[in-house]
Amino acid sequence: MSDAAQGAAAQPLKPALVREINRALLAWYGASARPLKIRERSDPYGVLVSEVMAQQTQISRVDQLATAFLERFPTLEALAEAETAAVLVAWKGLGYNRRAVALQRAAAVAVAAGGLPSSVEALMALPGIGPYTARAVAAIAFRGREIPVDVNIARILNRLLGSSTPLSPREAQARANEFGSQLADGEAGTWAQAAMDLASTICRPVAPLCDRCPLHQRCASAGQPFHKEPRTATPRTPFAHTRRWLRGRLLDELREAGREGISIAGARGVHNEVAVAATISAMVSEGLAESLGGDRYRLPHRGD
DNA sequence: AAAACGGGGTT
DNA sequence: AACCCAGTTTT
Repeated sequence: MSDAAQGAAAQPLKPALVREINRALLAWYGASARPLKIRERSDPYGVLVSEVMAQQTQISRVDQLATAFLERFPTLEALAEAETAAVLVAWKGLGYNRRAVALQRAAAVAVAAGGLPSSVEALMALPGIGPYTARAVAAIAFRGREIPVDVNIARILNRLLGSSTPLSPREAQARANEFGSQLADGEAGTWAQAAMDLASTICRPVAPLCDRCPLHQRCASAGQPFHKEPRTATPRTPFAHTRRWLRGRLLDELREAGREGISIAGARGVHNEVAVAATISAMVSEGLAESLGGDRYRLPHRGD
């Protein structure tokens, strides 16, 4: 396969330049880190919980809700042994509820194996843990060397390197690891959190504050006129007409009902009984609910 | 490759 | 009212 056909891989940055960028970023972080409570924990379980919560979820909300969750389920074992119903109740407000089910299953698998694994590969084999979360846990909790690439770090890389087209996930991981390879042992997690703070406060998606950026002098995009791509307005169906709305509504009913469960008879908003039945059925297959027979359902419980 | 999956904060 | 978010799984 020729480079031309595949798209030539950009050449790596000089190690000396990489180290200089690392130094500037970590120095900035030392002075400007966001104060997040979740950073008070660096144990594998605590990191796992907050990183799963952080998937597609604003970190400020994770920071507010993670503490209560970790008090309710203080250890990997406690989470593994808990009623799934209790986990889903504690997950309220976080969305993407399948994450909660997957997280508990991951905990059960890990407990059976004697604890959370430390390698990216083994972490990724756990349910609900993909390329980002595996590297985040490995880097922050186990001194892993690979940089977890999320939307923030991808944006920093694209701007810093001046990519004409956005880096593919594979390319972005490779370029991120160039920085990881020039860090001292155990610093990859700090680097990632520094980059994410920079991306959040300075290298923002819109209106970046390049004049305050510690990487300004090394950035291919600094000073470039920034303008957001005009978004084509897509006609949106009313949210209450969507399946997501119905799922959220049913899950809230289930949370409220407790062990007794609910009857799914009747419509929910614009969704008729057939739609409700189909949706609750999907939720059962995803581990978000269980049947009590007839038209009654509840959150998943172990016993009667 | 594209769709599904939440819900709340920001602009 | 859009847009965005410390992504992953399923189709």
